[in-house]
Amino acid sequence: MADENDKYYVTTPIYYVNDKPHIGHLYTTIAADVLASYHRLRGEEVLFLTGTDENSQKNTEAAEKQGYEDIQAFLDMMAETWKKAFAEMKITNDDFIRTTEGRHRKGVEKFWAMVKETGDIYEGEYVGLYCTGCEAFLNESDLEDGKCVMHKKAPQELKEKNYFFRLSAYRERLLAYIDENPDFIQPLSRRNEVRSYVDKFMEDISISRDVGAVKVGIPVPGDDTQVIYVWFDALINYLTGVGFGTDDAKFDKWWPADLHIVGKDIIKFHCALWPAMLMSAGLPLPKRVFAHGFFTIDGDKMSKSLGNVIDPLDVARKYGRDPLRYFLLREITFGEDGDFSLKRLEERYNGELANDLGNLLHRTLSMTEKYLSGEVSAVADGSVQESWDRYDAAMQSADFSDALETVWGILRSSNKLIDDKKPWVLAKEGGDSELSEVMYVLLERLRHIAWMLKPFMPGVTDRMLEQLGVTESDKRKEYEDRKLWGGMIEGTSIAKGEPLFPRLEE
RNA sequence: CGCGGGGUGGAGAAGUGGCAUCUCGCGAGGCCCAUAACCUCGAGAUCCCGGGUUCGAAUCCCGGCCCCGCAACCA
Repeated sequence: MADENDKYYVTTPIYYVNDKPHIGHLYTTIAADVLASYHRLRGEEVLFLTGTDENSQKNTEAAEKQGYEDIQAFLDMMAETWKKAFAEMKITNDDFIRTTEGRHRKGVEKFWAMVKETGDIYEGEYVGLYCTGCEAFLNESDLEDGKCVMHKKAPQELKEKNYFFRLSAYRERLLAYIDENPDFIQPLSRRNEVRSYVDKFMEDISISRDVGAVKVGIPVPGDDTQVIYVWFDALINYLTGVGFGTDDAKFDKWWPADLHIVGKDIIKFHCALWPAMLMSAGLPLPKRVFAHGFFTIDGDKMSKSLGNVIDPLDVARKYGRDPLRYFLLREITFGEDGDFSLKRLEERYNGELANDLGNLLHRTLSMTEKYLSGEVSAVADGSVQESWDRYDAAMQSADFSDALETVWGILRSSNKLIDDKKPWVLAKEGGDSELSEVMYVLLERLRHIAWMLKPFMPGVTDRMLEQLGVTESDKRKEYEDRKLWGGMIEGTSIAKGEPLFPRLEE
């Protein structure tokens, strides 16, 4: 039985496959990837799950628009597109769940039965206003001039037999849970938002649809005329992705999830409906839900009509995968809204990656070659413990900006150190011992920097470690040991290579 | 009273009770190891406005003003 702290289960939302992934989808996925990598480096056993939400009318509409007779063929094709995109971005998800898979369906059926057993599913006639944009029935408060305020579109009046989930029965328990677990919903502003929703607006919801109306979906067990509502179905992926309904041992090992990363738009589903569903089924709740913000593109909202939707693969091909990953997490405070612009990306690339980081590595290695025959000198005093403490704290709370700021603090002070000590003068004037001390400190700091940046820029940091001549034994070390000062070993040959980040010119 | 984000030096941001911070840009200087990279100093902010709480407010409270996102695509 593994210690609780030795496992880390992180998820992204599952994505609709009505189109290929855009930069926003990658943003979410990259954030999860960075955390997954970080926890793997710590030596924890990690399960990073992502996937696709396929039982949705939106997908059906997209299939029809593209002339697909066979919806499943369309879904298969699109799911493949998503997998390929993630693979090209070197996303390290351990599994990829599709809600049209058998394992998911089995788990959903089991889950439905558990909730039904509790008595939280009841049959009713729904007469309501359904907005296809929201994929949800609307309340009076969602309407303005008879139209959905979100989608500015008149909802359809639907009258049908539906199954309902007794969501309102969980109001008090949800409020208590939110109050007793201050870290459950992050950032704080979202927690307040959800709390207010649960307290004032949350009502029972319909969790099935007439089978004729939607064409896709998992049939309600025991009632072929109804299929399970897409959200009720989709949320369960977090369980079925770790074996719920198909592999009990696996499920017991991984659930509850340590973290669900979601966009701010779906926070209510994840922080109200989902925990209530789990309470009803008698399952533990996820430990944390973190909602990130949205970003505009050059100040405008992302939209196809404006033609500013960015294909992350294009950006990655032009600037590199790692710089894109770095930029997304450095530029925008995680949890806040932000803006994405290629101009800013180029500025950060040149200013931070090429000048601060790349050039520091390069000049340090050059001096090591020039003054010390390309070999690491004897261990000299130094410490980066405080930086590690701050870095770890930031990573644990998904504060990527602060983690990176910490690293850049070391970079700047190292560039400064070179200027203060002037190794080229020491070399000329025979200050050998001081020279080797300075050079050791620089190389060793760079080793730490490489390890800190590893989750963010996995490819480039490998090259960095290689150039530094970091040994295999360092790579095999336990996380805590790797953080200790003195990992660079005297006499090791460095292997200066081409600059990591060639400057972007004009 | 539909929901949410925001207003901090020229630009972009951080900071949520205690000396207003960082990056870019600008000006001056230094260095010559390095990717025309690096370092230092400087100029530049009524922290949107008006009240209030407090020994102390960018930060908390009340009241305003303004900007942005929320049709479809859409994290």
